[in-house]
Amino acid sequence: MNSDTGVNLPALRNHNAALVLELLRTAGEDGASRLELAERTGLTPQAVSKITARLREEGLAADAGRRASTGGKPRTVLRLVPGAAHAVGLYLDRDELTAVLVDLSGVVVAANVVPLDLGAGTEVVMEVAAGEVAALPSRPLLGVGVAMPGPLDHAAGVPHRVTGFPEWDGFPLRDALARRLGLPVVLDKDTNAAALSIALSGAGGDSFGYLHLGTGLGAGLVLGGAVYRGARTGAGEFGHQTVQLDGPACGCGGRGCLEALCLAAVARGDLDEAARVLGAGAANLAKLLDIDRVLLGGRVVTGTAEPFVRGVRAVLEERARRAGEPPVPVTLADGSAHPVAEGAAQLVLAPVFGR
Amino acid sequence: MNSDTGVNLPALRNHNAALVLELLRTAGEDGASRLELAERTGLTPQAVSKITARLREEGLAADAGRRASTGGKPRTVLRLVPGAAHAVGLYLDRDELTAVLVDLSGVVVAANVVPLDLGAGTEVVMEVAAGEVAALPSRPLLGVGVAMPGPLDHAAGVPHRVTGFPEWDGFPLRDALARRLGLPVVLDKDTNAAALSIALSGAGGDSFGYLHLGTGLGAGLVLGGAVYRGARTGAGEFGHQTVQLDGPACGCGGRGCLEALCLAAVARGDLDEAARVLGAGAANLAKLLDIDRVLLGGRVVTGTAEPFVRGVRAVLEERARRAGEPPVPVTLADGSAHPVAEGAAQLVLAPVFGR
DNA sequence: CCACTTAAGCAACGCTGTTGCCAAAGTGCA
DNA sequence: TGCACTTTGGCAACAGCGTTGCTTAAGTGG
Repeated sequence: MNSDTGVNLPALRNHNAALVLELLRTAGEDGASRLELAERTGLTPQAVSKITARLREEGLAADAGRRASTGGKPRTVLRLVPGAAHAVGLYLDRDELTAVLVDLSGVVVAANVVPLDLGAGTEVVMEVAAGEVAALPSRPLLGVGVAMPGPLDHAAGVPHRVTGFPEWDGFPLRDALARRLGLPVVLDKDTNAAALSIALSGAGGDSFGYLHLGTGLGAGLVLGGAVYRGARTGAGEFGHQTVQLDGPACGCGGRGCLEALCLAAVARGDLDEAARVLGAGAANLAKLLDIDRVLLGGRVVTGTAEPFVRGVRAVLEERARRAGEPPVPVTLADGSAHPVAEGAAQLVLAPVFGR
Repeated sequence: MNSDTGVNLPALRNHNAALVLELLRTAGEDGASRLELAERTGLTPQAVSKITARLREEGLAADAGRRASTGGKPRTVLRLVPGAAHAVGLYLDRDELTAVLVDLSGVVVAANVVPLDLGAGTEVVMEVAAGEVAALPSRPLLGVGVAMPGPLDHAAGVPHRVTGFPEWDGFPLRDALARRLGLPVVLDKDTNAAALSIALSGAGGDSFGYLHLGTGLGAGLVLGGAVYRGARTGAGEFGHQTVQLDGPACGCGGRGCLEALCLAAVARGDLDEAARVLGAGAANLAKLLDIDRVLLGGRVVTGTAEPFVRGVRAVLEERARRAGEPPVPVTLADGSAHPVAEGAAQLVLAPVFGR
């Protein structure tokens, strides 16, 4: 619930309903009983009964069997109805477009990947994007989430200068696509979309950093359960941190940037050194933000994951370990086939669950 | 408002009352009219009237004159009553103890600094601390905030291994002092307390990093208006980030740590180099978190501020500037005489204002 | 002096979660 | 098989929240 605005009864109702939906989403196939929901929300069982009755009336939740009795009336299990709503996620990458249709539970119902030249002009790309949305089966839709390489302004829905594609700088993508489709549209960075997807899957814990090593090196941060975007929605510029004062020059104008050192090692074929450098950046991140976990992704990492996971893990165990506590876990972010596009769709679904 | 718990009517009432109090606090001497409060909270004027009536009944707010008429009945101005409540802030530093008594508006009513040996044993220090609280004039107190050098567990109220003073590791400071005083006690790191003090003063904007250069180099982070502490309340370990791969060894076991390089330059008397190194770390921070501002403090900086502010500012202008936007401002954190102790007291006051 | 404007409170209201109570639906022992 | 007991969950009444509709208070300006 927004912390700097007043709250009235409809807002309160929405908040509690979203909270219950989120618990049902997390429970997944197992479902949850009214009393479990009451315990976890801190609300009274009667309040939960009223809320779940409304959710059932709206078709968002449904009965799903009963638990074993513990000596009395058995608990009735409730489950989210995944098909109650859908959202579309688009990933506009430099050379291809991925479109996925996702149901309320986050499961991909349909997916399509087509070649795309991000430099072909904004109008052409918008045309292709709108066509891909129209080609997906299910209706009605809650909205469309769009993920792109950063930097961009999430709040305004406007891309900044995408490296190599200056024509996108300042183009009002969100509003243009929303007008064309007649649907709500949300724009975010590819790394944030991937991080959101991980956050909702529960794989990252409450706070984590998702490090994406592809054409460049970026990060998506999830702090306290929510994607952290920063004051001007530009957070996550992880690749251009200085890890080698007066080191080799980087394309960004700086020296000793993590991205330059890491990608140079990859180009040399020295993956161990690339992982060691990446690990230094990950350790800086873990120490500054005290996160639960580090996740690795992106084309370079998924190609040959083992040396990266092993190398980063080693640095974190040595450098970011707090006395008496286990080291910060490092794992591969490999939960889904289209992590960025799915995360884009989740940008639309997340508010339904209060996230 | 906590985002993962249910909200009932009393919680809603508290939230809105805290919101109004926070606006009155921010308004300070100028006060605010009911309609201004309504506009800023999004609540109806009638709701604000009811809330302010309750606050006036409790003695937390009071009338304070009227605005000039704009053609009709002039607006009645409301103001926070600073003397309605007080809190104590304690700063347990390595060699001295600072105790301050602050009123609701954050103004220091009384202050006292006494020598202290943090290594004299937990019981002795607790005795001194309790004595200092008892010696302060005003009653009743909302509680006592305690700030110490980190690392520590804010949630549990237990210090970890303070460098040089192992006897504090695991000592249940918060509960021990709370029992002795019969008052609520909150424990936090000195850097977090200073950052909170800055946040409440409004000097840092919504998101900022406070960099503290004293015996060591630490940071207090304020993200989205709130102190960010991380999953295990260990966030802000800024000094041991790697900025020089394979650089000189640091006491922490790593190499090329920001703190080691920076303090070494200070020891050499090369303040420009110290500022340049510190600036590199600040730029890493600003890029990763997209903060509004960087603030500098701590004994070393306040001693000779100019080269540090100038040097860090130069690096940020060159390295952390986003296209088409002004650089991240760098300023000295010099708002108050006892920033850490005042922030410690604010740890107690902040919840009253919903922060 | 009076029409008009703006602020703020009173009263009634709708809706929230809570409380008190009761029916439903199991278990387990006699 | 019957009955006491446990546990779940809905019904009804309720207190209290912000909202709505309206009235009163307190100014300005012609």
